[in-house]
Order: sequence, then structure tokens, then C-alpha cells
Amino acid sequence: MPRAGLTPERVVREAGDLADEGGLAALTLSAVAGRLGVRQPSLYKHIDSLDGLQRGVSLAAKRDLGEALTRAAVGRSGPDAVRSVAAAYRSWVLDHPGRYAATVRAPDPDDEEDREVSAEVVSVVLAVLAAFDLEGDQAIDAARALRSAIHGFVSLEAAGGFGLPRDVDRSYEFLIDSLVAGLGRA
Amino acid sequence: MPRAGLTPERVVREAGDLADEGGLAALTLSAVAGRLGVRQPSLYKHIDSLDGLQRGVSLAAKRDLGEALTRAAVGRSGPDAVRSVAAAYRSWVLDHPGRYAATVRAPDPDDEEDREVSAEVVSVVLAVLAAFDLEGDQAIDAARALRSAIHGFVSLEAAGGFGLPRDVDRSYEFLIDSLVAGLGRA
DNA sequence: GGCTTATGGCTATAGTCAATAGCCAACGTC
DNA sequence: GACGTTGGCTATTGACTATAGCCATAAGCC
Repeated sequence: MPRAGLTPERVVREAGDLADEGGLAALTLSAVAGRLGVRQPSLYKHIDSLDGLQRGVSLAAKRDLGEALTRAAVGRSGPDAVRSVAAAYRSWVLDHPGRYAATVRAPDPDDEEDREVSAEVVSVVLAVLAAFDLEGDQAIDAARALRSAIHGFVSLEAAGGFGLPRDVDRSYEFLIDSLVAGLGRA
Repeated sequence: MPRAGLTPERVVREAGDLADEGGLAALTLSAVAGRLGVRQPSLYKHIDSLDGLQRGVSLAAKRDLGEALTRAAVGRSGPDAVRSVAAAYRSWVLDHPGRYAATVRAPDPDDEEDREVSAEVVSVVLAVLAAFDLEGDQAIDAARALRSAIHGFVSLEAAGGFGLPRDVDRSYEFLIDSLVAGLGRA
């Protein structure tokens, strides 16, 4: 038996690709193994469980999303930065629907690594709102609001939830612009 | 064998209860059958498939949510109506997390019945925004924005996505108030 | 009441999953 | 080149969806 040269990283990457192509439900160990040219039980040499694999996909996705958001934020501030980050968020999700779905699963509250990468995403959102002169709790509220709006929109969009024939790009701009206009004037 | 007196409605209701108690993942035919005092294959006399059962749970949930929103809207208008509907939406979801999760699954685009009950929810949102003098596409944009914001917030909340120790009720109020303030000023 | 038919339970079973046990060849180390 | 570790493998278990086919109950009809 020649070795396939697997690593946890390769398995996680392939699992992410599979999820993006066929939805999170298509992420089965058999399917991942098939893609890697290996039998299903062999994966257990590299992962703990299906749950662990999904966690791996989720962590990698959050890291990647966080980097994309950071890139979108550099050199910008205020409403401009918010719009840029929001656009980057949505476009990342549309490119990686399955990986994004993996990030949504409720994490174990004392999963330190997960908290860390999640905090990074939140920190970009907080940083981008810094120019709005919100203090203390209001800054947290605003970050939650922006995250909620973006997450809600892209989730509904990904689930095919927008039935009416209205341009989705414009609706997204409207949402972000409205929220930006409303922050601090509530 | 005494008959258990099942109906599709009872099966769907029990399935919804199960989903609310243990999460959508806990919704298995064996578990539903166990609750109804019946063997798993017997359910197939009342439902088509697990997928069909989930669709049933989703439709019933959307109907129930729609009614709750309608009740919250009557006799109110403007920002007051928006806040009332938003509060009703969130509280319904917190009461029925599993049923709500069932509604999120991407429906078949030509499922007429699903389109109908989904449209009812959207129509409440549109009605509640009527006082904001938005015309044509802007009304659709605003409805999408409000739905996205609410859905995003409650989804993140249900998934345990708000780590920081800030009161969640107040963050929700902030979100809705900010959006209301921003509508029309974008 | 008795006959017929449709219906709603049941057992048995196939097929797909995740997961574990235990085997053996390939590789690294000395 | 021998040795231990590692990364594949087959076989198997148990949970799940789903189907096939049985039979008692309930409903309708004379």
C-alpha cells in the first residue's frame, strides 16, 4: 500500500472544498476519503471525528475570513471602511458557502482556539467602527448590530431567501448604508 | 395492535417539539416515533420522508411565526410597529429554536405552499414599513434590511455567538433603533 | 350482524453513515 | 539491515433512513 501522504491540513482543506461545492450536508467522511483516494477509516489517523473535522473547517474558515476582512479594512476608515469590510464579508461568503456554514455551528464555550479566531473577526468589526465615536457598551452594541446585519443578509441570500426580483447587490448596499446612517442617531 | 391515532399534524407537532428541545439535529424518525409510542416505520403512513417531515415542521413554524408577527403589528404603526414586530420575532425564535432552524433550510424554489407562507412573513414586515414612505425598490430593500438584521441577530444569539458580557436585550434594541433611524437617511 | 375493503400498525431487511478493532506494509532511525 | 512508529487497510458494530410485505383494526355497505 503506497502512502497517500495525508496531513490534517490536507484533510481539512479537502473537506472545506467539498462543503463549498455540495453544501455542508455533503461533508461526509466517505466523500472526503474518496476525494483523497483513501478509504474512510483511514481518515481517523488524521482527525478525531466528523465533529472534529467540522471544527477544523470552521477554524480555518474563520481565520481566512478574518484575513480577508483585515485586508479590506487597511487604509480606510469610517463609513468607507465599514462598506469595504461588509463587501469583503459578503463576497467571501458567496465564494465559500459551505465553509461559512461550518463557522455558524455553536462552538464549545471553552474552546480556546475557537474563541481566539472568532475574536479576531469581531476585532476587525470593532476597529472599523472606531471612527464612529461610540463608547463602551455602545461600541459592543454597534459591532453586534453590524455583524448581525451582515450575517443575516448573507445567510438569507445563501439560503435563497430573497424571492422578489430586486437586485440583491443594491439591497445589500441599502442595508449597510442605512445602518451606518443610523449608528449613533438611534 | 391498538391504533395510536396518529395524524400528519400530530407527527409534525411532535417533531417540532423535539427539535425545540434538542436542536434540529435531534429530529430523527426514531425519536419522533418513540415519543408517539410507535415504531419508526409506522411514521411513513403519515409522512413521506424525513425531508418531508422537516418541510412540514418548517411550514407550520412559518405559519405560527407569521401569526405572532401579525398580532404584534395590529394597532401600531411606524417605529413603534417595527419595534413590536422585531421583539415578537425574537421572542418567538427564542421560544422555538428548533422550529426556527427548520425554517432556515433552503426551500425548493417551486414549492408553492412554502412560497405562500414565506410571503406572509415578508408581507408583515412590508406592512410595518409602510409608514416610512419608501417607494418601490426601496420598500423591498428596507424589508430585506429589517429581515436580515433580525434574522442575523437571533441566529447569532441562538448559536451562542455573542461572547462579550453585554446585555443582549439592549444590543437588540440598539440594532433595531439604529436601523429604524437609518431607514430613509441612507 | 356479517362481509369487504382500506388503513395503520407491525417485523424484517437493505443501504448509508460514523466509529472502533486489529492487521500489516511502508518509512525513519540507528 | 533490524526495529519501532506510523499510515494505510479490512472487518465489524450500531444508528439512521427507507422499503417490502404482513395482519389486525376500523369503516362502509348490504
